[in-house]
Amino acid sequence: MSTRTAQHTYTIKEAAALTGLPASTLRYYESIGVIAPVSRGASSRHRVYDEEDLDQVMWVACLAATGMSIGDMKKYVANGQLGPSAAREQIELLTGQQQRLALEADHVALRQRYVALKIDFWNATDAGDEARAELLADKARKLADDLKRAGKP
Amino acid sequence: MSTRTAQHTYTIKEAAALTGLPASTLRYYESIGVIAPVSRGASSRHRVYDEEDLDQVMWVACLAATGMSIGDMKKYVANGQLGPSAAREQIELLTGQQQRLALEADHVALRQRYVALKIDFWNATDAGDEARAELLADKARKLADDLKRAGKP
DNA sequence: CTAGGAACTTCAAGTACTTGAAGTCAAAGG
DNA sequence: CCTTTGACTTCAAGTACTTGAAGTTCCTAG
Repeated sequence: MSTRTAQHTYTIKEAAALTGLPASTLRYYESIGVIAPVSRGASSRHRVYDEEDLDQVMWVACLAATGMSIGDMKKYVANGQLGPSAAREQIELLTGQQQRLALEADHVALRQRYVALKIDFWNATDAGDEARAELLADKARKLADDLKRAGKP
Repeated sequence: MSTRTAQHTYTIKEAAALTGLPASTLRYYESIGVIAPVSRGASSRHRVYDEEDLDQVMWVACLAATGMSIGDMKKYVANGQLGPSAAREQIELLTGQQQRLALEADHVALRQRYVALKIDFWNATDAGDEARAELLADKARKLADDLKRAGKP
């Protein structure tokens, strides 16, 4: 029995809705070769996405969501098509991504502390508590000092 | 204006870390007039941010984070909406920023889990453990769904 | 069948940064 | 004192989309 039964197809708008990427980005990714050329309608020139296309686009959407660059996405997709033999390079790419994310997490935590301190500061100012406002302003300055020192061991 | 002397100053790197905008973006915003020219060091030509500058940059960072366009931010500045303002307004703006940062922290954590899982997957593939690879691929797929949902609200 | 509108197409230009090159300045080590 | 290291500077070019214009094509309704 053939597994190649008539599959469902999708318009670019449907593909966009299902993957979360705008249609313009789908066309752009195809134009620069991040995703393979999508087949077109017999009479029209409209893109027609099959299930396989959609899987590929979904995969690329996930990579883009991790903040991966276009260049790395191209490599990653190329390696994926080459099979498990490229596991080493996949691990390298992802380890780099892991390090970027760890840094990003640290930076977000720092900003959270700063913003929390600033909110306290303005609350104290609003309440006319000059002493507390001054104390919190000083803490914010010290946070910046820690930041300066953090870069060097 | 405060009669307090501006005791503490910040480098562009510190201002970037505290507001979450890259140093390159700070320079860019200044060059196109979204933020006022920042004073420079006496001998060096390096930018020196005081507390007031930092509050202003923080405000712009909040506006940018809400998705406001450059053009609208410029208008906002031109209308005198930006600058020394009431405490309550600052608190409102910063509370919004706090909520966005909490979301951002969640998203980064989710991405970290996704990438870690993918690394495990490729390690399993590299080691020839197909059963584990398939298990991890399935887990990653489920996590990718969460990741896709997280990017939207 | 045919008119109208929504949705698709390409391509060029615009947006909002980002990166790289080349140079300046300033504290730290020899 | 000198040199190296590194953070900062400007400016031009690059990146990753996004939008707009102008022209098909699909679909639905009269």
